[in-house]
Amino acid sequence: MYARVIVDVPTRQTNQPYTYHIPSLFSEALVRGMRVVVPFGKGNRLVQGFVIEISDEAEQPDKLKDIMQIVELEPVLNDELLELATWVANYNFAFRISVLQTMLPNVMRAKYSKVLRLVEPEALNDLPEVKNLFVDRDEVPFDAENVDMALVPTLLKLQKQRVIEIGYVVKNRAKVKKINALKPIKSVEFYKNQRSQLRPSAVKQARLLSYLIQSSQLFVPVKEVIKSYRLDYASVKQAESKGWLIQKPLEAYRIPKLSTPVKSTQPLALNAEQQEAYINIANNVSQHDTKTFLLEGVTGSGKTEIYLQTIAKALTVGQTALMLVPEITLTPQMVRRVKGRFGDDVAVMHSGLSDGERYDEWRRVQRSEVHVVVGARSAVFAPLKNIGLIIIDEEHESSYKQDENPRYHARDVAQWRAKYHQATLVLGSATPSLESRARAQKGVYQLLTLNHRATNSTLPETHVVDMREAIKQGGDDVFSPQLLATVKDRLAKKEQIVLMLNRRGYANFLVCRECGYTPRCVNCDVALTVHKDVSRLVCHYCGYSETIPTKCKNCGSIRIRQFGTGTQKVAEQLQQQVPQARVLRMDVDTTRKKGSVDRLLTAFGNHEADILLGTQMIAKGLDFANVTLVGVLNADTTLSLPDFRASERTFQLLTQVAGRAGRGDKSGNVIMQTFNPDHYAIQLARHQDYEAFYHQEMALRHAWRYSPYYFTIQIKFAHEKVDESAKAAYEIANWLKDIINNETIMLGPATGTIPRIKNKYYYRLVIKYRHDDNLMQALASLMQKGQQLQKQGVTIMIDREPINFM
DNA sequence: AGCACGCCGACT
DNA sequence: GTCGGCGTGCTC
Repeated sequence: MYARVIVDVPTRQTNQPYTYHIPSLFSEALVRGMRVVVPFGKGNRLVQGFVIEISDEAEQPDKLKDIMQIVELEPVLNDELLELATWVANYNFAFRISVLQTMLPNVMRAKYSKVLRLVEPEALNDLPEVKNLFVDRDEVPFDAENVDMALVPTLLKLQKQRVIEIGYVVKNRAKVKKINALKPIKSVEFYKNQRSQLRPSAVKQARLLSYLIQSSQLFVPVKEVIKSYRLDYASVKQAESKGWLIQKPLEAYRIPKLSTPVKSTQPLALNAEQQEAYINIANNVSQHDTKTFLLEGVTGSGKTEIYLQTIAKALTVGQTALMLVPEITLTPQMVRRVKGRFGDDVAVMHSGLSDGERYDEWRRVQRSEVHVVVGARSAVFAPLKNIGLIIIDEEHESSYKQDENPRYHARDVAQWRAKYHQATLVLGSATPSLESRARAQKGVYQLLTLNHRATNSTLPETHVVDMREAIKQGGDDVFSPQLLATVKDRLAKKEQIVLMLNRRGYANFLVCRECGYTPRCVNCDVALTVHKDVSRLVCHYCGYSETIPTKCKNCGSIRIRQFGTGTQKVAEQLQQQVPQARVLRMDVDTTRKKGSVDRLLTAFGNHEADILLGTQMIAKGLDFANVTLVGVLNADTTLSLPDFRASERTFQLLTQVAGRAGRGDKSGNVIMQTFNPDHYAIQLARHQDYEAFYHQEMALRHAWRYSPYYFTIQIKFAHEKVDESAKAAYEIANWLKDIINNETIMLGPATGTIPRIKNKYYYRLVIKYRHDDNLMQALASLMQKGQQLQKQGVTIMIDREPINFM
């Protein structure tokens, strides 16, 4: 028997299955979807691989190597996911191994290391340095920590002489958590008898016996028994040695917990609009029909309740449901709502979990122990079987597109899985992406709209403040007099305020007031960002950092000052302007620790603070009835991004954040400060007029031949030398020029928006096309081995429907 | 990726 | 005449 294996070597040349012989020892156990360890390459180093197929024939059977080990007894990927992996890899021009890895929790990724083994100890007598490595052991880890790298040539020589050998170790980091459990093994009579004979002072033994008498005869965690019967480990251990009970380690799940317990909830009554949307989706779920709905509902229109009730519908017809939420750590409120409705039947999957928690949640899904999965982007690969419903909340969010390899879009993957399972796909948003909205317009998706807020609260009244005027009137560049006055008014009324600082495309950097010099990263062509908390200048692209200089490096002037505004600085200013206000800051710095988002939001919900000041992350999903004012300090910074979606992003962000106001009984206000008060994205966000924005933006996209009228592909080239990178870009561009059809448009080659990142120079090519099979084939061939167009050393990255144009 | 082979310049 | 520099090519 032979197995086709995708090996863990992510390169173009190895992006194909390799055939291995299955030793008879494994032939019974091995099935497709399992992970194995195989020897690979001349040195027979060991790598992990995925078995994608098993067959009884092979081309040159006598030349094949043996599979060394099976990693686990159960396959980790089923047929659906194996098929999906192939599709995702091809569709996104990614390596198959990278996609297979993405489908599994991080801990299941193999770690590789090497060891030195001593074969002939006597031969080392003249080589004390080498001999010293092996003091009373014959195997040492072969890495920089244990072995002086100057010894490497000697060691390689010794390897050739077979005095030592180099071994390969494949480590599996996935650990199953075990907890001790106990079970009675004697009769009730026996225990009663024992209890009657106890010394009166043996209270713990007596309590333990009472437990054993009424026990369910099953294994129960020792910790629980100790807690509820006020025992200690010593008493349990003693009982075990007396033969009263047995102990055994039991597999336990690490289930992520929220900061406060989840309250169970019942379905809410739906209003007429919600009911209409619910019936459409629910009927489709019962019919097992592949169909996509676009649920377009203004902020606060009760989309979540529809999600929950349609999930319940899927469960009642015996199917499972998958719900995707953008960057779920940012919305513990959402997790709370889903867990509140479906309790333990929910698995949560997102980056905020520990490795162990993520692994365990994955296993609960894999073993079909839960029927509902809520998670961020990568949860779209959750091993749910029999899916009836997939929901993508805030479908327009760019975080659904992975910005590194494999560059898949969760929406595309969801579409594929919905088709496979004949499931219903629901895309929900207050501000759908133009792509989805256009498909709904064409009838590819069914459009369901919610025009009213569920609680009958009205949409907030919105004002746009022209910062140019505000500054003329004596305001500073952070707070206009209008905003400050309204903040003070709300504080007086004991109402709460959300302030958003739009940080995208905007950072705090140093500028010399004398000569204009700005400290830049030594590896990348970007200005360094000031991080006051660690008193350093940090590069946001590569992580390089240096101390904050007191003098300008260029002219020596001491007038080197910070430019731009961070939440820290705004918080300080806020404290000066309104000292009575209690301010909560929410940004990457204050939310780095696990569970801190949940804690911050819970505190704000309990009115432990008056003002929530944060970055983009506060725009989504927050639902606080007492918030009556939302201020956007700089509405327009996202407009200046070098991206054709800049207006769309700005509109969506502003509409979302404005929706945080007036969700309770009290009406809300929104104040947007901007230097571009007349821009259509700002004006239309002010009126929460999605339809008008859609039509205006579509006209522009049509004129400029961008998505959704044209598809986009970006090819990036990176090399340490500018010339090499440029040369590769021009060669590929010339090659493609003759292949693509005449409707296809190629832009560039041009340098990246940031020409140098991590000491690599970037060139890029943007291709806009409608239908172009030749182009697709050409790009696919770039992924194949033997494609001679690329110079070695030049990294080529193909990005389908790129989100970031960098 | 990572390993070996092979072809050239600098040394015992 | 050999050692080791790194460019090139292959891995079932």
